[in-house]
Parts: sequence; structure tokens; C-alpha cells
Amino acid sequence: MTATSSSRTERAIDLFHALSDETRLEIIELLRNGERCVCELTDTLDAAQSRLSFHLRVLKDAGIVRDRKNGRWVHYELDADAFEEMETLIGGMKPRSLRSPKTCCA
Amino acid sequence: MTATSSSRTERAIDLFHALSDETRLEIIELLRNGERCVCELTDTLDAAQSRLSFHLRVLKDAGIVRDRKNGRWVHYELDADAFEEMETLIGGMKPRSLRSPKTCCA
DNA sequence: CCAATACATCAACAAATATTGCTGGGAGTC
DNA sequence: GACTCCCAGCAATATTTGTTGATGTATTGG
Repeated sequence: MTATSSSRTERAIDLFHALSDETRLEIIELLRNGERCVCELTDTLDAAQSRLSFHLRVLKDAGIVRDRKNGRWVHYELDADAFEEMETLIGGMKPRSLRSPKTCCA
Repeated sequence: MTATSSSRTERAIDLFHALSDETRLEIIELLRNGERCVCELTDTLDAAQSRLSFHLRVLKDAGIVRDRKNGRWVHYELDADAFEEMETLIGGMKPRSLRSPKTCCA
């Protein structure tokens, strides 16, 4: 539980941290309709290229997006598995149904 | 879509930011078994009281936990609704099934 | 080979977040 | 009332994140 739980926690932190930024959420919203190249993202979001590159890296490191190089363009698209993973993580955080009778400092 | 989408985004940022910290994830894990007072959390997590107070506030502001005052103790417990809300948010981020034929910079 | 385009990366700075020690208030106990 | 315990909140500091502008790398077209 220790080592596994630890890396599981780190994984959760990476994923949820990636979702806790406005720019990154906007990127995800755009990518929902299919893959896009960085140039189109900079146009649509009106953001500096280096700024988007930074956020795309965060999303990529978290496994939320994949990149595909095509000539001099790089296309990004969502990785559906990451969202399944997050749903599972959240499912595992919900309060247990069995109410523990124990109450400290009663 | 604009105003609604904006506040929706802010809500998502608040929720996911609250989950992107190790101490807060540990708190949530402990609270899964039922409500706990702050003193027990400080014991179990071996964390300074003011530190826990800070993180509990983040969780409370995000609506992930509720507090209940009882005598000189304050008990915290998870709010299941927040987790449902997060699942819904993540569900709304998944890639759309219909692949848009459009591909920029082809 | 040269210039232009698309993107990543770096360094420097700015801003947001987290930790620590301290203070104070409310609620029990004597 | 005086004392103790539990906890929130503040100020100062440390750490982490995000932005910007500049530089570097790969690819394409002329």
C-alpha cells in the first residue's frame, strides 16, 4: 500500500494539477473536436506560442494529450484513457458507504 | 455559453486544484471512512495544525468537505456531491465520438 | 544553400501557493 | 474567574507555477 499508494497519489496529483489551469482547460475543450496543430491553438486562444508549448507539455506529461509530428507541424489530440483513469481515481475517493461507527473526540 | 462556460471553468479549476496536493489527497483518504476531527487528522498525518487548517479550508472552499462544530472540536467529512460533480466535469471533457474531418495544417 | 515556418526550450521575472510560528477566540474544566 | 484544549487566521518566508522574450532545432520551399 505504501509504494503503490504513493505513486498512485503522485499520479493523481499530476492529472488533477494538469486540469487546474484555465489555459489547459481551454486547450482540452478545443481538442475535444479532434486533433489540432499548435499554430491553430495559438490562433484560437490568442496566446503566445511559448505559453501554449508550456501548457501542452504539462498536458502531455500527464498523459492527457498525445502529439503527432507531421512535417513541420505537431498535432495534439486528447487521450481518452486519461479521462477514464481520472474517473476511476475520483470513484476511489468517494466516501465509503459503510459509516464507520467510530467518531473521535466525541 | 460564455458566462456559464466561464464560471463552469472556474469551478473546475477550484475542484481540480483542490485535488492536486498530496496533503489534501491524504485528508480525503482519511475522511473516506467517516468524519474526523482536526486533532485526529494532525495525529494521523503528523502535520502541523495550522498546515492542516489551511488545506481543510481549501477543501471546504471547493465544497469537497463540510465541517461540523461540536463543542470545542470541529469535525470534517466528505461531501459526496462534489465527487459526482467532478465526474460530470470529466465526462464533459472526453473527446467527442464524432471525428471532425477537419485537420488543420494538413 | 538560404530563408522562412513551426515548434521546443531556456533564463529571468512575476505571481500564486504552501509552510511555519505566533496570536487569539470559543468552549469545556476546575 | 482562571486555566487548558481545539482550532482558525495572520504575517513572514519558502517553494512552486506561469509568462515573456530570446534562442535553438528541424522541416520545407525557393
